[in-house]
Amino acid sequence: MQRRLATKSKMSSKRPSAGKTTIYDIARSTGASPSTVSAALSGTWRSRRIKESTALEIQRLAEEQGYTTNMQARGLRKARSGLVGMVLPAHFNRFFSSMSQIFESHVRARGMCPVVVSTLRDPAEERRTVETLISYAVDSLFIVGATDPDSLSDICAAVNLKHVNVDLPGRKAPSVISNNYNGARQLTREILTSMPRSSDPLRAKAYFIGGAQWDFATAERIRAFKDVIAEERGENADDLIRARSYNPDASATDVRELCEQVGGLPTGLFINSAFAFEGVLKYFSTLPPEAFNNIVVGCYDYDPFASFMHFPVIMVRQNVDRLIAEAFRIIESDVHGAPCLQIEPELIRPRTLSDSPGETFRAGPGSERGEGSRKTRAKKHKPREEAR
Amino acid sequence: MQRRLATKSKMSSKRPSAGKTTIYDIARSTGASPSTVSAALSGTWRSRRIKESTALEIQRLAEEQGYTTNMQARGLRKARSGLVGMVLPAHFNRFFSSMSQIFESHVRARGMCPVVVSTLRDPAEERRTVETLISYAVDSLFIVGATDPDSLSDICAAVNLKHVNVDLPGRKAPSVISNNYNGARQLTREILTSMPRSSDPLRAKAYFIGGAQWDFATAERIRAFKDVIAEERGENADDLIRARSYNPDASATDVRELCEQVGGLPTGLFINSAFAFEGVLKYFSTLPPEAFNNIVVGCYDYDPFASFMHFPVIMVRQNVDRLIAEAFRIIESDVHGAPCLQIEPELIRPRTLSDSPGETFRAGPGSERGEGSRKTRAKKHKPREEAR
DNA sequence: CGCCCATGCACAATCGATGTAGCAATCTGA
DNA sequence: TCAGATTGCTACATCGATTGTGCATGGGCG
Repeated sequence: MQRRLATKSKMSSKRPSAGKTTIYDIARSTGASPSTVSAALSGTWRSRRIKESTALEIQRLAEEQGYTTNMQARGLRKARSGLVGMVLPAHFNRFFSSMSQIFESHVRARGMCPVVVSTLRDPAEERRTVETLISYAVDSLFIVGATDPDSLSDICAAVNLKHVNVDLPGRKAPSVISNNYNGARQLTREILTSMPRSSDPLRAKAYFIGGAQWDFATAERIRAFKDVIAEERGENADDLIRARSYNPDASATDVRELCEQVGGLPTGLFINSAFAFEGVLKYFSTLPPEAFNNIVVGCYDYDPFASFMHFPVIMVRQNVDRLIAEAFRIIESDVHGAPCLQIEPELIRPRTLSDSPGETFRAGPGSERGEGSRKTRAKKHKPREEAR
Repeated sequence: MQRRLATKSKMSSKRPSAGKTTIYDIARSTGASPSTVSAALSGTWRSRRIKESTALEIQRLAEEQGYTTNMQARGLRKARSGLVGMVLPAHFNRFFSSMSQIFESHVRARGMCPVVVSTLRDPAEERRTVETLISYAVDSLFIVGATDPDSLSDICAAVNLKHVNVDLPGRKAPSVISNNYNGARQLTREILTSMPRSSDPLRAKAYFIGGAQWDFATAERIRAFKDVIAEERGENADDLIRARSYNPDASATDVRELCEQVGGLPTGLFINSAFAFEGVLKYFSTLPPEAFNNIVVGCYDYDPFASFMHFPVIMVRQNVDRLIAEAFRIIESDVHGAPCLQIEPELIRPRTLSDSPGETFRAGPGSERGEGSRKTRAKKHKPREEAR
């Protein structure tokens, strides 16, 4: 202890009261040894046969002196950090930000600290970010919508890091995704049935806009779109698809070109994401109000405001609550291989405010801890999911 | 080193290749000492007089073996973590999620790691979160929209942690906020000028909905609202204000009661936030489409979709880019006292897509690093801000 | 030739918390 | 009464990286 004492006195001469108090400080003021203090404060004191009165006294003093554990030291020693990582494409998006929100509440319920980082769909950035999180020793990792989940899985596997893919599946780790095919089928059907009639054969069709062909989710939705068009209209939908990228500007261009080609707004539009929808709106803002009299838009994403547009907008809301809940279930059980759980999304008709995931945590302080109720409510929705 | 070697061999028998490689591993394979390896890898090798060839060789091997620094160990030793913290009310909101997005790009540009945590406007949760972040040794802290910034400042001050308030001012630390008064003045004026005429005296007024009276931002906006109503109409606006809380449901109730009271939708509504607007929409969804023919809504927040509602919506977009940029400037310079910088927001007319902050980082991979261009663009807006 | 300094690197202490091993004192039971 | 168990606590090594100090070696200079 001689060493410690010397150190501490040097410290205190350098930073009067700036440094946080440590177990050594508390050890000195209680007369106990640092290990006893550690035991008393980390909750292991019972199993380490520390007298209750000693433990309580130490806890009292620690509280009084405003002690908090130095997580870096603990993490270094225990080789875990209490951090749970999540990488996602972007924050500035209702789908992804609801992910972080719900993720956060789960993590906090477990007494850990969330670290959510976005990577802007840049594979290199994704890898760098995962490496950074690993260097902070995150205890597990949620990989949301990664462009290249498998290469991230490799990085994680190298350090034995438990991880799960969400929203986009990988082949090297368990995944929890939306049932994009079913969702898109429903959306396409609904668009077709609610599309206004048009005498113009080109405008009378439904078109698909946005997303990237290489993207699994987009591919699934396109497949569903084609299938439904074939079933209901007996047509081939190849020419009705414009899926270049997730970039809103690309979608703006796509929809402009589409309109020039068909000579006006088509009466039905399947927009592949809120991102794309924003791009489409950018083009829409150049059109006169009358242009929107005879259209119906479907958007594969949910946004309460988008649902109240000045034209009918059918939306698909992914069940973020369940996606995250299942992801946690997987992380916490030891799942082998790379199963893929599909969660059913929900169709939201125009001008509807669905119970957004926000409801759960915006209800008020403290309510976000109500894990039980959330799960219960989620179950009510559509309990059918399939592993493949 | 005897000790180390023994340890390592024990380790490797326990976890074959699972543990991350450390400087000790690299020391062994290069024949150098751990301190030399550390110097070579941390970039301090020049000042520590390590031969260039030695350093390069070590770096090569480290790269080859996939070494990455254990940030917990480094952090423990250096008493800093490379983490930059941010607490905000919620993720699931365009304003706040644009905050995190832009915050993140700034943090990454500095080679550090962002940790953004939401606290749902719960003062206790805010304090707990700040303490958690402190226990992870965040190097600085951005406090966004805290309900009680000063109590957080106290916690930070106790451990000498640099921090800055954003969006809501505090008296114990520097703050960067929007000029809510000016923004609300503009918005109120615009509502008054574009409000449709109504023969009904009650419906012909503009009403204020949402937000919490105790909240500084809300108070400022109410002050502006009252001032403008007084100036333009010579009326006292006290009875036109319904500001109970940020909870969307409260706003839903507020607007319902308001409508019952005035006998229909008033022709002008000042909605204090996107949160409140969502609540209002919830009520709106119960009304027939015709109800919206003669109204204009102003919302103190910007959302691209909300701008395209089926009735005119005037929005105010806060300059998140500048808010964050200035906050970083403050953190990085040594500002004394608690100055408060006000940034001008921007009025967005109905059915307009403003260049959202998203544009900057959604443009594509890598582009988010273009700090210079963003600042330049931000400067173009409204370079007038005042310290008080 | 011998002193001094620069060069290149290694040693060991250190950050704060954890946990195994073990010591001393008290208690138990035959 | 004394071996053996139990209780209550301390000592010390450890996690991985950083850094002040110091030891060799070799060159320059008088």
